[in-house]
Amino acid sequence: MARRSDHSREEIREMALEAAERLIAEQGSKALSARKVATAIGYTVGTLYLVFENLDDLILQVNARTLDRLHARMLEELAPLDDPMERVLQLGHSYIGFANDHPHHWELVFEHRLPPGKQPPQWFRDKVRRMFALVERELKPLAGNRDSQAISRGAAALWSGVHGICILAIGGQLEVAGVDSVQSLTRSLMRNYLTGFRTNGSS
Amino acid sequence: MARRSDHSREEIREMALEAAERLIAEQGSKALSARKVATAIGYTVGTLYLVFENLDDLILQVNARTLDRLHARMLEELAPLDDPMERVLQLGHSYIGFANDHPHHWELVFEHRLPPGKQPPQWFRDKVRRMFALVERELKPLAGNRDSQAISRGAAALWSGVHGICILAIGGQLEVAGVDSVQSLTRSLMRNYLTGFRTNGSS
DNA sequence: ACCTGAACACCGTTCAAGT
DNA sequence: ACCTGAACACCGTTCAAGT
Repeated sequence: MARRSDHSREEIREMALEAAERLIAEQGSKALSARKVATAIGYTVGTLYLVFENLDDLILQVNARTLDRLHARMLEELAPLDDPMERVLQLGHSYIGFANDHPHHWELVFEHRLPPGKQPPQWFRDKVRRMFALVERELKPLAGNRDSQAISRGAAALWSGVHGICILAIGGQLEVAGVDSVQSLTRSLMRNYLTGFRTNGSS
Repeated sequence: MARRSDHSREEIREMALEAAERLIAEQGSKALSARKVATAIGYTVGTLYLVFENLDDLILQVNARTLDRLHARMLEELAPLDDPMERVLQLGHSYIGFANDHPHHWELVFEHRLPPGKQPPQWFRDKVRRMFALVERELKPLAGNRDSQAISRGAAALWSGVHGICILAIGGQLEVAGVDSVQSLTRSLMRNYLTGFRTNGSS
């Protein structure tokens, strides 16, 4: 058992988040519990409540780290590309790729619900917004003379579409639909949408 | 307390499902528990296990009823329309409308996860497939000379897109994105996608 | 000051025992 | 035969008590 002052609050926080991430990655979010996390880092469950407000708070912190990693991956895989269309398509592929590589973490970000009436804190909402802004930015060069509201809507539509594919794919509901490959579906969704976006707008 | 043979197995089943639906509708799926359902129908928790395999099974039955209602609503709202494009768009609006009217029930259908490795039973997958087939059928008149695989893919893309909008809207992540109205986003997604679908394909 | 350990009010699931 | 009630192994959260 850990004695007092073995670790700083910050160290305990980091240890707890890593333990939680391991549990989630290996067994899914249903296997996550305050008691398991505490045991995994050699502390009592009470100690977690000195560092986190409650379990929802801990999950929010885990989700923030997941969003950071997702954002970093999107930026990274975008970097080598020049063609505007290719760049937008790559955003979708990166998103799907991440969801596929880390399904449990990805699920938790979008399926975790705070108690009714509670909203995620602003710093968390900003991380979501940042990802959305990335789509908007890459969509702009394809948008011709469409105004910024149209671009926002286009980005939201694209993101929703890719997101929906991820969800249904993870839930196994797309095999039901007889679809061969998730990536080809993503490509089809984005390309067709963008064709319509450009056709119905700029000319 | 209920005495034995007060109700048939079928009656208990129906009472339990209704009680569960009420709990979910009013307080969300997190408030659902076997004990609460049992108490609500005047039986002991053990009794539920004579009628349902376990809590996952009870949830599956609730979800099946939700899918039936969603499907019925889509058919109903489709009936008065003639124009093929309007019909496809209506499917999206019905889907969003249902999710908006019954957010907790709708969420449970797509967020409930069976234990790792377990798949939903065939009869449940068929209910999902049936909804997908509806989209396929309505897409066909717009598909020109595209083959059935392209139509399947188109239906999957459309459904994914609308589904993603629902998820993000329910999670409150679309306000973050600065989108005015969910319905207009849906319309934009579907119209632009369909424009691309027809442009890139039939001609 | 830091952490524990026990308590409280819940869970899902099982099954011997009662009627 | 049908249902109960208690048990088991878990939960999240709190907080007096120990070091």
